[in-house]
Amino acid sequence: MEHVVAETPRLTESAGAVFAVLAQAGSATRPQLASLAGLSKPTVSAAVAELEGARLATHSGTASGGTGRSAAVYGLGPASGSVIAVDLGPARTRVRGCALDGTLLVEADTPRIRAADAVREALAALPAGAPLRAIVVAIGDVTASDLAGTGMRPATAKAGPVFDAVSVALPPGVPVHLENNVNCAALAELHEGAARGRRTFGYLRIGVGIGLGIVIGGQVLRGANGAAGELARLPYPWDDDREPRQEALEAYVGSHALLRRAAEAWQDTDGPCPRTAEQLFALAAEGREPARSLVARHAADVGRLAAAVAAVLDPGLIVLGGSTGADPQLLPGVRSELGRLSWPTEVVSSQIGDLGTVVGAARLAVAKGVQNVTEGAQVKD
Amino acid sequence: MEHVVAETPRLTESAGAVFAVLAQAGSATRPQLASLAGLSKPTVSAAVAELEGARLATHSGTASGGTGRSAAVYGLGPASGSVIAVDLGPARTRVRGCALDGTLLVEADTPRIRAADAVREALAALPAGAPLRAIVVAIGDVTASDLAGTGMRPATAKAGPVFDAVSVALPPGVPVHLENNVNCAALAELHEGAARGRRTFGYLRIGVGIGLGIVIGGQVLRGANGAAGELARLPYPWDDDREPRQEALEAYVGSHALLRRAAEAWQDTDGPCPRTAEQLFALAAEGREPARSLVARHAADVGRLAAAVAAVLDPGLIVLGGSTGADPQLLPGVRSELGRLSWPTEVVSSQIGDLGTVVGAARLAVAKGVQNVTEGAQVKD
DNA sequence: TGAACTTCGTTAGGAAGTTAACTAACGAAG
DNA sequence: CTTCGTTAGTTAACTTCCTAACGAAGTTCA
Repeated sequence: MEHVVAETPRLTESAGAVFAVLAQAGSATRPQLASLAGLSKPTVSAAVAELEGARLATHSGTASGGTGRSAAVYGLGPASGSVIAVDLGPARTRVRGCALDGTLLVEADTPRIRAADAVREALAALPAGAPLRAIVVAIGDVTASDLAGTGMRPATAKAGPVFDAVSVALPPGVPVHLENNVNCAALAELHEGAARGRRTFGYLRIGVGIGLGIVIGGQVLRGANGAAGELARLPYPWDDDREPRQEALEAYVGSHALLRRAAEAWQDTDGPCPRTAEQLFALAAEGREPARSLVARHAADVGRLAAAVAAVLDPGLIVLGGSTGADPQLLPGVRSELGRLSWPTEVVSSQIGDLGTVVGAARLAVAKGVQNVTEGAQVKD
Repeated sequence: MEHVVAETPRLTESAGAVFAVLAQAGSATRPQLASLAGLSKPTVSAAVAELEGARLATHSGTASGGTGRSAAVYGLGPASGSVIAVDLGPARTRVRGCALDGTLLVEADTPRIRAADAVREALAALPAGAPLRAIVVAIGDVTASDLAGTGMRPATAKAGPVFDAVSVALPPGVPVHLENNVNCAALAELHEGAARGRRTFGYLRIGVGIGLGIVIGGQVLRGANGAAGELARLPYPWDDDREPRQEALEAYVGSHALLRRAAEAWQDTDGPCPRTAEQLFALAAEGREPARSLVARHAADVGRLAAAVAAVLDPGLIVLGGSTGADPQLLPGVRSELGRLSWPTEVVSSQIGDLGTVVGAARLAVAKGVQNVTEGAQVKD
């Protein structure tokens, strides 16, 4: 099956703006488009005619709601095409294909070993004949900057092999964008999670590793090395008479440390030691010791991490996610430690969970795809 | 003396763009303006005519450089007006009045007690008849958000009284913008200091207090509470078995701590103990112990601070400033500790020094003033 | 000194978008 | 069933800016 790469005729500026707004809204009437795009009625009429001609928009019904003449409703047309997002997680690979209005077309969730096949299957299941406009791959690593020429971006050492294994399944000629998985999850929280309506916030993920996704003015902050939010490199331990060691913080506040402490605590008791973070949190929810105090202590640690973030960024909102971070039991402890140390900052738990990374990657892919349409050519980022 | 507030007739969009470009360049020919503003020659001609009519631009000579017809050179006209910047420092108050092209019109540097008088004198010395278009006041405190109505912003507790003492000298009806002094100094480094040409960097100031000015994409990051970069609230000390205390870091890495440690070290030696940071750095520059090792240790501390910043922001460049931070002797130590702990980040010393805050505040005021002209009305931020 | 060249600035025509006013379609009230 | 208010969509005149071409004013070189 062939995925044709956009030979869309160059759109006028207003048609591009209208398309972007239509993609965001999913479907809309001309007056709605005019108001959303900040254009006049005649201009929108012309733009819609242009989009219909290019099969980028189609008349999909009429809105007969209130008083007055009923308006024609438009939606995305068949030529608008689709995008695909891949989350290369440590254990599982998740794939999502979406239309440019964000509607889900294909979904897959497989063990990592089947990643390339899953991508191929997803590509085959997308509507043929319409262009594939963007590919976003989320990885658990710092993402390097653009490689000149191809438009693809190589992963650094940590996630390089995984990415290479999947990249053979990607169709040539379509722009590929690599993005950090925590950044993707932050975008998911921004658009359909706990940070909806915000412009600036931090998404703090605590699992085996720790990471921060920073959103400022609706944009992900990537940093000069693509390493913004890589909190593992915060100086730790840090005191008058102690030397910080590299990446020591992750070993101390990550979920491994939590389970290690649990194992130590359970040595002095009888009863089975919890083997996963979920088991530990379940015991703590019942008020059992030593689970409760271990969780309380973890909350204080997370609160300190959040305080470090607030001291630098003052984001106003921190969303907690990750295997040990997302549990609402942490909230009181995190809030009190953060409040004690730093600036007034709202703290809430993630609303999306494990799917956050694919969902956010798909959001990013949709944005790139829309850009691809409105700017006529392939987007370089 | 009356400072008339802009009753500038509303400019067309292109004339506004040309004015902004002309203010930035100071003076320019029409072809230069066309290229800088991204407009065509006829449009620039029309815009310049409009600006000349409003006395916002004047013909200031001809450029007879190379081959071909010589172009007319234009500069800002008398109606473009001026702005004023005030740095309310802990000991001294600095005032600068500037034209909208950034040229210095008035300058003052007085003890804090004379602040209000100095502001009044500076206002009196500005060209009469032309509008005063913006006032920026830099203070050593977190700046709260806009007070509705007046357009003025109150300081919080720390710098409130100082600001109130000066605000009585400010003419009514002119938009006042309060800004953190470290943020101002960062802007100075961005425009005419060590960060020229950058879009993103951090300005780390180490003096009695510690602070960070964050510039992302050419814009200062202020944060939800105006507290972005208030590093004093980084958790410290931070270790498995220690409780961070609020603002403990400032007491440990600020210049007071450095001098306290010097006093302790000199107890065991004869010779006079250095009483200021400058004296200590001078001794270290000669290679004298214990000054040398005290400075080396300070450098490592600053490097850890820089590492904390790099772990969150990955800014690519950190400029060191402040009474103990700006000394180039620190650079090797800071670079090695930062390199050991965190991401590849350039580290350089401030190129501006004590005047940074006023200079940056003046830059900000000029930007606000230009906005005031191009957007016709008073700017709300 | 004058021809050739180069750059400045203006004039003329056209593209794109706005406002304003008009026509078309629909629901509700008399 | 007509009439009125409301909202959708179109037409027309005007604004703004661009491109293209041309005249004007310099410089360089024979």
